[in-house]
Amino acid sequence: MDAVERRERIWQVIASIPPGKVATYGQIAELADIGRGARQVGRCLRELPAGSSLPWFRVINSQGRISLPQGPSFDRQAAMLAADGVTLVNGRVSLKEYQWSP
DNA sequence: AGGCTGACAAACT
DNA sequence: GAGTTTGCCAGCC
Repeated sequence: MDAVERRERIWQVIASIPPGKVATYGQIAELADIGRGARQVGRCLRELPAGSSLPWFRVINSQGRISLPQGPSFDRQAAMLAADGVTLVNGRVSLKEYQWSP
């Protein structure tokens, strides 16, 4: 599988995360059949245009935190999640309740 | 080719 | 819980 195909799979998986739910990088990597390629998911998101239709904000790290340095983009993600009904408690979401299970 | 980097993760202390 | 260390793997010099 080439780089393009991986990206497409990643997009596909992220696009299928239902509203009100979140998924971890590792989880996405696994569902996209990339195995331990969690970092590739991150690299992929890094390149997304600001107005992408992809629900990139539903992707968080294994600790349930936004894996982004404080900044405008961090704030956008937090806001989108909130709008999605996902509440951040101490900068952290409860994977227990909100993690997507396909 | 070889070394460095990182929107990660799991296992440690 | 908060830091560190270690394993990981595609991109980019």
